Amino acid sequence: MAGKPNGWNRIADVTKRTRGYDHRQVEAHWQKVWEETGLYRSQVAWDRPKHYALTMLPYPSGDLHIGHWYAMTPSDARARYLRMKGYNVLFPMGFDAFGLPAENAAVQNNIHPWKWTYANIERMRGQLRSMGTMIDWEREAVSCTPEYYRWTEWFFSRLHEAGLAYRGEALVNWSPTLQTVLANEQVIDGKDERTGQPVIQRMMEQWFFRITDYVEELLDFSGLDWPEPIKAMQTNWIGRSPGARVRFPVEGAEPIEVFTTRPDTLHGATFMVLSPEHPLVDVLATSDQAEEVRNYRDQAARRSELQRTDLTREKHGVFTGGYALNPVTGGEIPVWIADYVLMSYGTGAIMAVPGEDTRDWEFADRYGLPVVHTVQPPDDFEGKAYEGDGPSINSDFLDGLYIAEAKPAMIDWLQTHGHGEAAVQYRLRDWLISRQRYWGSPIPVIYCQDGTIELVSDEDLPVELPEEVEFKTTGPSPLLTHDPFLKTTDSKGEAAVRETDTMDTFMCSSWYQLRYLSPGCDYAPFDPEEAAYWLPVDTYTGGAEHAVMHLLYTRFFTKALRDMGCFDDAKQVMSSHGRDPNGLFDEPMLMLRNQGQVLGEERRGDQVLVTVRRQDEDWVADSVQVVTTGSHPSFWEDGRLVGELLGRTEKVLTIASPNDDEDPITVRLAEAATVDVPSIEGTNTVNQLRHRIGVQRMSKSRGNVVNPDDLVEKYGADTVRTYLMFAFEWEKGGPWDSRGMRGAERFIADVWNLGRAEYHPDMIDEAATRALRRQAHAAIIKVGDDLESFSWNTAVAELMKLRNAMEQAWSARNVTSAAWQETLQILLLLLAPIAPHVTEEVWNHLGHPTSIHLQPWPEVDEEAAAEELVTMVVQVNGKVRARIEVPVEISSEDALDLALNQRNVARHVEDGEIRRVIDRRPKLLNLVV
RNA sequence: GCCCGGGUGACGGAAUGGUAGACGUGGCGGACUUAAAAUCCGUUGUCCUGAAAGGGCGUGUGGGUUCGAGUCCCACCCCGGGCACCA
Repeated sequence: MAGKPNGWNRIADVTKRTRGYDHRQVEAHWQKVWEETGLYRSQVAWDRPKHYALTMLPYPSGDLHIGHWYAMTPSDARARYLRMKGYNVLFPMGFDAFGLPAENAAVQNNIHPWKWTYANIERMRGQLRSMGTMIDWEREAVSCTPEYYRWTEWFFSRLHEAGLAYRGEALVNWSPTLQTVLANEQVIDGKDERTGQPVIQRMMEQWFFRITDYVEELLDFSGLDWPEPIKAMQTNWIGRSPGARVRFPVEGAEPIEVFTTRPDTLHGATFMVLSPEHPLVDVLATSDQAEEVRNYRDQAARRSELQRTDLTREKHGVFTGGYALNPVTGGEIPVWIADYVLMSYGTGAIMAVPGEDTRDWEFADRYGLPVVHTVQPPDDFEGKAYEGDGPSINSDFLDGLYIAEAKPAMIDWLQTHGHGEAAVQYRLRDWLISRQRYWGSPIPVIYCQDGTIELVSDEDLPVELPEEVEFKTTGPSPLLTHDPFLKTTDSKGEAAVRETDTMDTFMCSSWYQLRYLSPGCDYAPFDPEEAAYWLPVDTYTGGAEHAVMHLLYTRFFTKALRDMGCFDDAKQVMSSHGRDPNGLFDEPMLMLRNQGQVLGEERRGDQVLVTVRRQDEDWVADSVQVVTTGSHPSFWEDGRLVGELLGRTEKVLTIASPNDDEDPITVRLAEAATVDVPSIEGTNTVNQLRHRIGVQRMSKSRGNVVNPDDLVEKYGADTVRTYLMFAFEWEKGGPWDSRGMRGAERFIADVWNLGRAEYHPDMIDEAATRALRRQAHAAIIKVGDDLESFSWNTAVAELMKLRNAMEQAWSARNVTSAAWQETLQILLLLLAPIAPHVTEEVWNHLGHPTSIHLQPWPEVDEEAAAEELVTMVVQVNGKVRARIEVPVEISSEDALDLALNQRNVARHVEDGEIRRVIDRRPKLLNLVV
């Protein structure tokens, strides 16, 4: 070997480096073995600690995308790690299989939703298997099966009996596009959150769940280890405002009730504003104002919610002609209507305090209504309405009190005089669960001829969806016209009709974590024996986009189930095993973590050479040619333009200006323009030009989607898993980087090579041996901590470091065989949760008879992990001047001596005297001169 | 407007108040090869004309606390997300 470069005697035969590891064969082989041996079956075992790890179940859209991998593989790795740590781990999977896309597919492709959904599930099961997860498939649950939705219906019945499900008329969000109503949570800025299509407000009779009964408990997150932003978003959504209800007497009519968060400003209430839809408007409107009021009302009704809540719109309204009495001043104040007051919040009426409220001030200013300040603004205050704190003025008995004292004082006064009382207002409304669609769980209700409502009896559940229905156009639900489904009889044997609405699919996903425990259970939604052992979910992972939908609903659901006694049997079983059930059924998931989003990769556009000429105001191109960047730097002169193609729509090109700070240049292609793309043979068209794709969400239309199946085929699941765990800060996500994949690929190949390499030491160096062992044992701690705390990227980094150390030891051949073997085993065991296939393969190759995934997490040898030598940093006045290798237990004197003997330290010290020594041995010494 | 996150090399990202940039990608130089790919070795914040030694400057901006600040405090700027005529 002498004379050969150092690299030559690196691991075995270098040409085998990637050729040797056949991920296709290895991964398929072990997936088969694991399945055949039931490696990932999880069974109740009361003598072992349990861990229920869950990731949000996917919608069976047809293909697993990279986001699923990003969400699931780290959870899988963590579940595997906990298993090695001695936990009995449950890691189930299923499908959230009801929902509109299946119906749309039915219309478009003339295929029954059931078939479409099932084909997709089949496909996705295969894709999930290719990940190499430890999913226990015996626990799979699919929400669109009658075995599943039987119990979704059953829960509806329980909720109805408990008074938590009711039918009510309300202004609801109707989507003309989807032909169904939607919950408030599914509407963002007046548009459907999934399709972005506008929704309109409609009065309709619908089914609701009384989630508002649980507001206060839903605001309490104590005992939950959830991300702060999610808690904040839920708190925000619930929108708790403490304040007071105040009644303003009206002559000859019932009083107008308002809600206010500022009862302390009551003396400044100089007028009132009602929502145009307010029932008292007709009573109050005087005959001479009646027409104006009616006109305004009609106008408001025609406006969408979106227009009405447009903040930039000026505030308009009309006077009703009526007056109310300010209960505290006794003064007569005019009552107006305006659409900035919403019927759906509070009482649909407000007391207007222009002195302390900007909105009211704008309104008062516009219509010349009086303003009375009730809070003393600071001297330099120049605004209009003063919303800050200060002593009360013009407020009789409140004068001098600050807001915090004035509020309760006013509430006291209101209560004593019967004009109002303390009240709390919430933004959260009841959960609207009716959907006018076919592909959802039926609502087990029938309407009798006498107008009463009956629940379908439990024995007759499930109410099954009829299969022979036709989907012709996206119109009303086929259930509406399907007589065999529709026509039934009530409990008295009389003819009756079924409810044709189905349930919001969030109902299905509100309890799926329970169904996983015993998906085959046919006498209850879940087996109490299983529930007692596995519940609650210990760690839950998924996207933050479900913050105020799924995550709020499932919390409500769990609390309602608890109060209806659905967990009583499970609690009893739990107690009998000596586990205290107290508090374990209040929340569905104890720990929650959100992954970020994998975005599309940035792609450079082609460098194009364009010949341009001026035509009127525009630039017109006669030829476009793709050139290589190097040979044609960007320039623009003499009718020739070279630059990166930033974008293209039809025949209009956007080309980067050669001067970075100038706007891009827009060029229109002439009809007869020639296009030349040298890399593509034949005649080229504009469609073959590649424009820049920026970092943005992946979508098929943008063409920036990465397909996991292709990646698995090319690199193997282990590499994809490792890359996804390594590449980003998990909770943040980021743009895909196809080159970054190379690092993971090399790492996995290196591990395989290290496992195959036959190590023979040459000159054993005790220090090097100890150093390698130290690093291995330090890694046990580091990787374990990181996996526990969701810091996947640093865990992988630590393992890569260990790989590097082993490669160095290999080429130096200076560590003992025992240390080599020990380190290799540690590397494999620590990597096993992340890359389950390659580690199993090497483990097996090393002659171990049982799976690596049944091994315990390696024990740390504290003595080996302890450092002997450490780099001591010597600072002078806080600046690093030297680094010295010192023994860990160096004495104060020795440390100072060594430090002062450093030439560079001495140089910086000699000008002054050492006033102080900051002694942080053995890591740091700071000399203050 | 209010409430959360977040601003660190070319890029993804590391850093219990104590060596800023771990680990990876990419770049550059070299080895191997007819060549390419793969692989291996070295190098890679920036400035002080090149190298060494040494030093200055560097974690959005400006102040402060501290022997010492990416980290703590104050003010501000920018980016992302949520909420928003919510009374």
